[in-house]
Amino acid sequence: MAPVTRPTTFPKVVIQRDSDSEQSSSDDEEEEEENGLVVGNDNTDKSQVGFDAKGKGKIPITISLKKVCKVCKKPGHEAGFKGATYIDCPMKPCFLCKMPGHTTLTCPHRVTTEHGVIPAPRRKTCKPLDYVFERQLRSAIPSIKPKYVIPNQVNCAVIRYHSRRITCLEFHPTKNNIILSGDKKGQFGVWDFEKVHERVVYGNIHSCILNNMRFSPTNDCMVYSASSDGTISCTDLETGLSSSLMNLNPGGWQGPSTWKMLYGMDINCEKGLVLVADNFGFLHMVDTRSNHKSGDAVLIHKKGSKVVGLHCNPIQPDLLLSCGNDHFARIWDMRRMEVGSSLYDLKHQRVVNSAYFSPLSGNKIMTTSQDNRIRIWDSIFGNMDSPSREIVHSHDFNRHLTPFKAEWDPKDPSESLAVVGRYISENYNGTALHPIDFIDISTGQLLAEVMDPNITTITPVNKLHPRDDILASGSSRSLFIWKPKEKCEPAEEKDERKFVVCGRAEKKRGKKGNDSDESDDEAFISKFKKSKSKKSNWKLSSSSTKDKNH
DNA sequence: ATAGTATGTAACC
DNA sequence: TGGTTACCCTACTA
Repeated sequence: MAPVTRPTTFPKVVIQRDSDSEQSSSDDEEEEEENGLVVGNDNTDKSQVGFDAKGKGKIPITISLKKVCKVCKKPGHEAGFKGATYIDCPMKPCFLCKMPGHTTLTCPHRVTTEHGVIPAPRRKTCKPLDYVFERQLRSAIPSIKPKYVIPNQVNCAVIRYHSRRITCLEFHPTKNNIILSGDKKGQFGVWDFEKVHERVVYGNIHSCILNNMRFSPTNDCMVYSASSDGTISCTDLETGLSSSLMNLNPGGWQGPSTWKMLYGMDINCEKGLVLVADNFGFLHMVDTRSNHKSGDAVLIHKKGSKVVGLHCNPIQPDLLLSCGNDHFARIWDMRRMEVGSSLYDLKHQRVVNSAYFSPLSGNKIMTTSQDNRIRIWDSIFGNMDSPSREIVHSHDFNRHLTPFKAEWDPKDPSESLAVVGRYISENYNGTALHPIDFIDISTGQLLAEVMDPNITTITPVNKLHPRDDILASGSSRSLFIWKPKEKCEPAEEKDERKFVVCGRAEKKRGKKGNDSDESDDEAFISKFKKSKSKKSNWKLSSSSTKDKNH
């Protein structure tokens, strides 16, 4: 592979050919040189173009015609989609499990039927409290696992309901068809998914990311919401009136170092408190009766770090769980909230997107971390030094996506079913789709991968209905309601009330922002309608062969 | 069709 | 410690 050198005096240009790929005949050479000189071509190595570091010396300008990997910039391989299958850069650690030496396609956590399980050694370190807790709860947990019902077909789709990506979803505590949705812009939607044209959007409650919503436990018309605008609002769903409970930025924008954003939020019913946490590591409390601040803010995570999740234990009102960007989830006793007084600190390798007590007994904890692992702690009074189980699962952080959160099924009496969206795609009949995974967290087994050929976007926001076999998903700007296939009505009959378009992203200045200009959205919908009722949109991981292009 | 971009975190100095 | 920058499977819009 002799470099071809051009006879120039200053600076020298060296063309390196790609010896690995097809041998080009001399006829193509002129053309190839021109192509190679397009600096900025993604697959062209730019690293050697230019002068030396100080900009003085005359080093040769070397333009490589070798195809280089866009990830590691080395020749000999290329990362990216080959059709609907993504080929990883072999020089990087596995994109799924983050271990070196293999890529996603050959990752042992991908091929295994028990989806990426690392069972931790069983420990029996029962403290007296543990025995008491176990005995109180054991009777409520059936020994035979129920058959899981997986909502696996899109029954209602609310297309482009939001103009920005969806950040949170919340089912109504008593009205079965009502769901709330929040988006990155701060818009707050209330809709009936059996009558999707009947909807309400509140655009004035928050001015930026709506991070969390909770219904009032005492009045299911009232909803609390926490936003990156630094406020908590309380909205009456019947009147649409909203009041602000807290504003952490009363002085307005003074720059990013002082702007406070509210992320994690939960309600402690027994104490009548709204708990909310900010991006500087602090917990704030508001008394729901007086709507006034209760006590001082408490530093519960590393100073200056975002606290993204708060969860009150469903059984023991004094227990609070928090998680955040300092790589910890922490358990607190509400009676003693002080710096450093946490009962347990659950260490993770990366940012913890969510930490939830199990919904019925409150005795387990499930966390979702950006190290691509779902962690389970089986007993909150057991050994908290390490999780009882780690499940490798692709839910990487991406600045353009709402962070993934694994969610419990609130109606599963065995507290072992979880739902979580998947980042990496699967080649599904030639289309790259990102399924929504149902995982048995007691075994780590992947129970179902739910997908629809029309939903090609990643679905990081998922919630299971508290009473019905329904899954709600937020994928980019779209909302989807899934039901078990056998419970879905024939698709054609009711198509008209299943698709809603509104809230198109506003145009750039100088152009009209017009909701009637919805051609892209309508194309999406008609595609969806046409393909309805054609084929089953899901598969059981254990029974069907995977369409992986190995 | 394709280039541009919004954007959060962590690694780096 | 703070400021700068790289960044791998995005989802759009112009």
